[in-house]
Amino acid sequence: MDESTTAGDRRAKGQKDSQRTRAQLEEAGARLFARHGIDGVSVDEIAREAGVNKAMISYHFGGKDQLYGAILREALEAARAALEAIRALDAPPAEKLSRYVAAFVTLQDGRPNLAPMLVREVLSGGRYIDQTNAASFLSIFDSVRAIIAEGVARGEFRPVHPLLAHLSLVGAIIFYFATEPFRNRLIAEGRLPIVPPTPDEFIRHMQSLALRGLSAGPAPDAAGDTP
Amino acid sequence: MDESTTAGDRRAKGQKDSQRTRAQLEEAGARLFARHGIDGVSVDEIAREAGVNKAMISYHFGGKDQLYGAILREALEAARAALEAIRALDAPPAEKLSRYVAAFVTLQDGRPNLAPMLVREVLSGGRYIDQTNAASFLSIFDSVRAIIAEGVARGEFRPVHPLLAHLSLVGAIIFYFATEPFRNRLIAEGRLPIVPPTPDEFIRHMQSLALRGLSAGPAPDAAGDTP
DNA sequence: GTCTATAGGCTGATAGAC
DNA sequence: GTCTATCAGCCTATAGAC
Repeated sequence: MDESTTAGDRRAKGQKDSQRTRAQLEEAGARLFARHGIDGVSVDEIAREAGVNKAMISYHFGGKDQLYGAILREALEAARAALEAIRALDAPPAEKLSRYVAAFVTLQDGRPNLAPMLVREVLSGGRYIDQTNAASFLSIFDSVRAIIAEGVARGEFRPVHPLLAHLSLVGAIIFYFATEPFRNRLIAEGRLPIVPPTPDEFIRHMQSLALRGLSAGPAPDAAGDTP
Repeated sequence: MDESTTAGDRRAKGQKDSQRTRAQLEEAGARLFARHGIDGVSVDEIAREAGVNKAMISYHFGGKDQLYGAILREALEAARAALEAIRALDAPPAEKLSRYVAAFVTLQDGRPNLAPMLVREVLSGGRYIDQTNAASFLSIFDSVRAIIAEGVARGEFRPVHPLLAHLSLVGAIIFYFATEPFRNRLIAEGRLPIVPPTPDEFIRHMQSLALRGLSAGPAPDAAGDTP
């Protein structure tokens, strides 16, 4: 066996060892934090999963909390950028809304750990939402609100509370992705006797739900006035 | 000071000390587990918050995990009962759906910790969803699915995947309640410059979103076919 | 930059007094 | 039933060798 080249072969070309170590810690950390929360993961687990010595967490990030903070900040920033791009599009509100919903799929494909981490953050009262990432976080909210406000102002959407519209759409989408692993487990175990929908089907469903639910016009004649 | 009656005065009438201790541990546990997750709370904190000695957790429940399990099981069972009652109503699907949505408010009023605990459970892949409570858990899902399937079969709802419809409605509702504390914090800090909606407003919003979004009939003419 | 060894604190559980 | 005292194990962080 040629042991002398093993370490070099494992390395991605053009990437320094330290960068590789950092990246592996971030990847393993994101996956574990999403699944178990920051309190449910030990630095030993992260290091083992990353294939790296645990002292590297303190060396490169300053500790477990700061590793978590770095992962969260970077993911939030990516989400902010993607969603603000949609908001800035020159298109009618209804199309922007559809694109906005679709953008979450792309985001989820690239960063499957963001949705669960965000949900955990919000559940914990935003323990790690501080000055450095509050702006990204609020911007996500602001992008939908702006689209909806524009649609309402143009008379294309019925007048809705922007926070309520935001919550019902983004809440459902984030919840869908955050709970995907558990759903798939139930389906695999045969306890949910149903054909698993693809993320794409879900997004189309959310798009039509949003457009039908928010568009101006008379409500369907049904029992909307339940006591 | 009349020390001889102090302990007796603190007791709820007709409730044994041991029942009181159990109830206080369950109350404090539910609140803390909802907020911080099972891994984010120590038995010392639970005992302190409950005003009870920490050895009582092992004595009455067998340990921290079993305290958590007992709290979760009991809350899930209450949710199951409330939602199955709606499902069994003799009413048109659209009205059942509205009542179903409204039932979550009642549930949330009585057990504000259920929604966050449920979300955390699902995020963790259902770590504590076992034989004893899986049935309650799945029944919650089954109740919506039955209502929607009935509406689709009657031609009152457009044909939708029952799981997608379930996720978009229940997901949004659970998410709304689970994130309420954080939202109120942001509003109180002035970082969300918006009038906080009441749970009632949210429910009315979800009812009309569900009815408009699911009812049979043509889609509004808008950009639903985004690439 | 990486690794080993270790310090020092906190965790959950329980034996035994009352 | 309740409380105090205590234990063994795990936790994060780091000093120091390489």
